[in-house]
Amino acid sequence: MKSVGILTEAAPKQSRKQELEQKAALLFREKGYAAASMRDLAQVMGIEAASLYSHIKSKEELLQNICLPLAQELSQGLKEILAREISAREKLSQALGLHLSVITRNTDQSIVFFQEYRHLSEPFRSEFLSMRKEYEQQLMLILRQGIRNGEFRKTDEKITALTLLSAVNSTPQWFRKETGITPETVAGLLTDILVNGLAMQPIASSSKTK
Amino acid sequence: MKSVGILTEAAPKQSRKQELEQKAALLFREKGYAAASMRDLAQVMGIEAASLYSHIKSKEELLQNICLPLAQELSQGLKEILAREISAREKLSQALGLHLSVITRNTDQSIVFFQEYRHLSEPFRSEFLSMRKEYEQQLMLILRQGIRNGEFRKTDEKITALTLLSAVNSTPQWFRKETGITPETVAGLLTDILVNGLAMQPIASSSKTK
DNA sequence: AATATTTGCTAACGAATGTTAGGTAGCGTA
DNA sequence: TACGCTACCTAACATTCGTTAGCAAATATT
Repeated sequence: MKSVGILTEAAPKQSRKQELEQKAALLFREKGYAAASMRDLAQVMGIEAASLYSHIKSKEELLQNICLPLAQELSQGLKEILAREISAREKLSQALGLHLSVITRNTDQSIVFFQEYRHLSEPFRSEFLSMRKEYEQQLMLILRQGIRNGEFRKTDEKITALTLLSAVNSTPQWFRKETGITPETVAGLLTDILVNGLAMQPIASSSKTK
Repeated sequence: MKSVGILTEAAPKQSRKQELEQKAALLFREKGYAAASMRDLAQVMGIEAASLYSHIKSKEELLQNICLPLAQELSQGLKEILAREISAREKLSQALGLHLSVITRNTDQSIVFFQEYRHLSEPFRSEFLSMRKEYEQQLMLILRQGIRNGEFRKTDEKITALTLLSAVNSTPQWFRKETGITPETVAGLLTDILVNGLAMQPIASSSKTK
């Protein structure tokens, strides 16, 4: 290892494997998990395909290591926000902000996470799906609370939650760190659009309840 | 052939091939294009894999026949709306309505269209991407017009357009025809959410310009 | 200096992939 | 009855796939 003094601890040992996972995320993002071959990945790494197995146990292990940490970070974050004693509007804002912060900091991983999870083998795939379902339902909970409060207009909670999610989940597709725009700016813009809408004014007040 | 009188023309010959393309769309949706094998497809059709080639030239021809008609229908529809002399708000509403109408009537095809286009081989893939770019830019045009008019609030047109698109493009993921909810209802709900926002009132009028 | 770990190699495996060749049974039309 | 077309079959092909075995060199640890 390199540049570790006394008390060699926790730090080293990764590096090469992490580089592999990062390159794998980019490759899976670009070609899709199924269409990306281990020989493709080896080429990106500058080694032979068989050599990859010095670092990993299988191709799917890569997918798991890309998806699962992201899933947990999102899941745990939302759970914490849900517990706070703040308005629904504030909860939604924080939830979208955190969500965007996580996925814009991990664009390649997020895209793989959203699009390739189905190639996880069986215990993991189901686990992933139930985590997602829980996540969606917690978001619906925030919406329901806001509607009951009178903070939000009366909408179909499920459709609204799914629409919000897919709107924010698409950001990794166009977000680039190099352009200078920060995750926080994106979060602000998107939250504003989704919460306040596009229209200049809500047209004819509240006559259209149905 | 069946039920063709004199002047046997253009009509027949499809049927089985159309069934194939429909089943292929469902299969590609569920497993992804790359992970769905011709043997999988054959099994769904109840025949042997080699027999598929009595109907098609290649696996990719299936993907093309799923993606391209959809792309053209969407593209042409938006172009027509763009030419009408109506308010930006009305244009946006009609654009989202048409878009949703097309994709909710073809849920399997739409999901394949959105997620698997990258597996098209080269002339087609680039063609697809430029059509999408044009589509996005036309949507931005509507937004820009609305912002200039004062119909819409001042937002980043590009981000807003992409966010709107991804919001509506996710509907095939949850939309089911059997539940009785119509594409028009969905269009109404989503347009309302996106245009008018979630909030009960636009909070503090127009002090926050930046 | 001896040892263990990391990182890579070549060669090869069995399985699965898309696809072609060549044939056949059934059916509608002439 | 003969013909042509549709829709399928079996057998097989070349290629690519993920992965394993066994080995070697460098690097880090003791």
